[in-house]
Amino acid sequence: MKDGPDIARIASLIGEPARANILAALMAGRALTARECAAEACVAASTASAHLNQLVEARLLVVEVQGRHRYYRIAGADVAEAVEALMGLAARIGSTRSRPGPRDPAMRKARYCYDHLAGEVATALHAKLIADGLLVAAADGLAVSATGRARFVAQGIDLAELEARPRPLCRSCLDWSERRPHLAGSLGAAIAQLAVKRGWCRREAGTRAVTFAPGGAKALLALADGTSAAAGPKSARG
Amino acid sequence: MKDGPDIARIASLIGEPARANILAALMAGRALTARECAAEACVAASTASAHLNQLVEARLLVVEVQGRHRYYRIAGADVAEAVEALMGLAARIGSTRSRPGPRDPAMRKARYCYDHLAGEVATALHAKLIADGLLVAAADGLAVSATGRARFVAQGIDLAELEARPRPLCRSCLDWSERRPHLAGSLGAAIAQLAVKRGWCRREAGTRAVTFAPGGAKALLALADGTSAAAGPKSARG
DNA sequence: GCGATGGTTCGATGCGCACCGAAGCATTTC
DNA sequence: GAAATGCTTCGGTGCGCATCGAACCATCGC
Repeated sequence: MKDGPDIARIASLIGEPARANILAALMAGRALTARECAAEACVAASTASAHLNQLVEARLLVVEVQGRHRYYRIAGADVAEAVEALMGLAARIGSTRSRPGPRDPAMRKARYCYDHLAGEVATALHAKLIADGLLVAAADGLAVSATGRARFVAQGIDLAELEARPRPLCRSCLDWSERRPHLAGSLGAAIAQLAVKRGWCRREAGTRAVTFAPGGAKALLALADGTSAAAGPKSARG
Repeated sequence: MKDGPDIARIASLIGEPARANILAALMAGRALTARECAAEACVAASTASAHLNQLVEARLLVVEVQGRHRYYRIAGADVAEAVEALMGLAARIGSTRSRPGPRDPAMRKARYCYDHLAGEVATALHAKLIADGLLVAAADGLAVSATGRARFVAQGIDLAELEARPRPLCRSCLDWSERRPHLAGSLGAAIAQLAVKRGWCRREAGTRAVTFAPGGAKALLALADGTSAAAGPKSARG
């Protein structure tokens, strides 16, 4: 008796090294061209093309054509969740790279997980949002309290607009490096955007790792207790 | 730049059909002999032996030798989590079996997910435990409230003993069929055992699907509001 | 319009690995 | 002790699929 959905196909698609590298690179949440994907996978353009076709056909990736450029990105949060779960498992059983890259500590500190923040800073924020009563348990996992609602709106996050979309507002995403949840969902994504917009942190090219400005992590955490100024340390209103 | 743990190896192990079938069968939380694993995978004993060795070496499975029998089981909750995440993704993108088995509705209703309950009944319980204040949000995801503590203890669940172990007490596990969380962790496992012990539900051979006795689901849900009698519908105190 | 660039398709190649039956080892049963 | 049973190891086989360069198509820039 073979119970449940057939995981073999999905896992075998993810389990090929070139495709795994493409997916990992796309976990930064940005779209990459076919050429960039080929570089991430260290294969010829023709090989990447075949791999990308498979991933698109399997609905793990979506492609957007702009002239002669094709931009690929992860199809949705559920794909990211599965990849993150596999990363957690791989990290725990020791399937790490033979030679840890220089950015591993940076990845653990803070990184993009698809479209929201992950790592030490993000899990600390998640914990604080709960401890300070902005997020509460709900049937779907987590919900924003009235206190939280006021706080997020005051920071310029349009909750009503987020809620109007089919995507869940709050979702716990088990962090592979911290082994506890960070905040995903549309709210998690909005907070990540806010942090970048405020200049608390910035993204770097070619990696998921995120760099926090001096005082940036503190400012992000201050979201929870309401001491976060609407203007960031650099008054980056643009 | 190749960021994060290397998921290719894990995924490729899971992505081979025979191994995927073995893992799926073991998600019922029971140990299977090598012979039984071979039957689940529909391969020769020698082929299964090679596959099982790979899974054990990769620490996805553990094996216990009893005389001439070798019992294999899933190595831990993190493996189950990754498999469940892949199942969720596979279910959503349509990689279901060509011919849905007769037990698919039963699987959706209630099934074992490793060592705790999943499906409609389990997610309803999770929601009710939260709505009734027995579970609350915490930094690690979920925690038992004082009210919940008293309730579970009254039902014979030794929380102190569970907490003395390294395994998390409460963990949200995103249910592949319901798309919202059911309760995992050592508490989730204890509740599953309680339900079986009380005769509210029973496990069936050869499948993860769980069958609830008449009134059994209601009794399980009544855990949350304290109307669940210490004796089940069949006074199954054994 | 031409050359450069991005990307796809095609065809040939070769490697990896799942497969099986046979043989062998270990344990159990009578 | 012999036969049955569970399981592993071995060796040969063949299929699947990732790979690349060449050819081709589409778009962009001058």
